[in-house]
Amino acid sequence: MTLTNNTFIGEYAYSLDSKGRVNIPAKFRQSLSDDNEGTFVIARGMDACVWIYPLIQWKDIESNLRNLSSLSKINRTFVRNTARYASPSTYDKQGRITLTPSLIDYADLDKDVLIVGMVNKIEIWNPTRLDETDKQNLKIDPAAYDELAKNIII
Amino acid sequence: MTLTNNTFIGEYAYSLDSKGRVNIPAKFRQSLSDDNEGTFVIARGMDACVWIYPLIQWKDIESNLRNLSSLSKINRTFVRNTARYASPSTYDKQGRITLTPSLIDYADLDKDVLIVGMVNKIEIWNPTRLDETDKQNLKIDPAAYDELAKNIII
DNA sequence: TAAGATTGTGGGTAGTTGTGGGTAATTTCC
DNA sequence: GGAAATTACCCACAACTACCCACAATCTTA
Repeated sequence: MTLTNNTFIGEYAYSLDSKGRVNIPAKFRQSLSDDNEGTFVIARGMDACVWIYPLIQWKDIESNLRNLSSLSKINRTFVRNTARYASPSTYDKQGRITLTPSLIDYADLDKDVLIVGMVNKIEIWNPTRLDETDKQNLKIDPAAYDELAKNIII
Repeated sequence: MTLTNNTFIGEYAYSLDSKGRVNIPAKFRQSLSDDNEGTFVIARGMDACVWIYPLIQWKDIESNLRNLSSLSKINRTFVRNTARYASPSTYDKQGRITLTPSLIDYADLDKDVLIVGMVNKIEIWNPTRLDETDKQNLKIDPAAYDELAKNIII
């Protein structure tokens, strides 16, 4: 395993079993640093998918949320929408984590799922939904790509 | 557990029984540090819900309130509204706390309640009220939301 | 190429958790 | 001061979750 710790790339076709468990690809588990204690935090993605963060990555997000005063309505809404659908999940001896029914429903997951490495997090998709999303994204304004190019060298 | 102490995330559909008791989700109880002695402080939320703080978190708030000069009318009102409806509640052997009738009435709670982790505190909602609040919040200025998101990488 | 190790998938079981209700102790009110 | 109402504590059950074991397919290595 030559990549940086807690870094995930690649795509895997796995399955979700009747108890709501998905296997985390072995390569991803190996990339997870020890201080995560084999734990991820699963959450709603911004697209129709599930996001999976390494625990320590989530703790960063969490400490940012903690510093937002609840006197402001925007802050309350933001914290609620972020925290509400998130939950920690430690993988079992077989390397699987359990998804909540709420997230399975949100991402419209069926038996066959697609696991996608997103560098600092992992996404779980219904393959059909990902295809659809891909097609829509082809319509992205080229100007937006130019804007992006300012921020990243590729 | 694996998450930081006194940190609450996730959403749970529980029920309020005829005696005004709600279960605190096991994960939340496990997250509560020992110096809280199994005690929460329940209070009026700023939205139509009940707020539940770990005791030591509430003590922080108390000391902040203490530093607000009563010369200012806003301060007096704020301190009064905050302190007035707050009361400590220790959970029983089954992990339940008892809500006051006044708070149940304020949050319009029925048998089915939604328990939401808000990182440093817990919210208890009537599911219908939360839906309504969610819909209203869609009208939030997107620019303000983007501003927030700039400071938090998710 | 064959044997061994690793990885993905399925299912069974024991312990934990949520919920309802009963009884004793405490408080409130006449 | 005594009765009624309320609160706190205890027990029991059903549903669920986490943990364990087993097997098959794939990859690695000699």
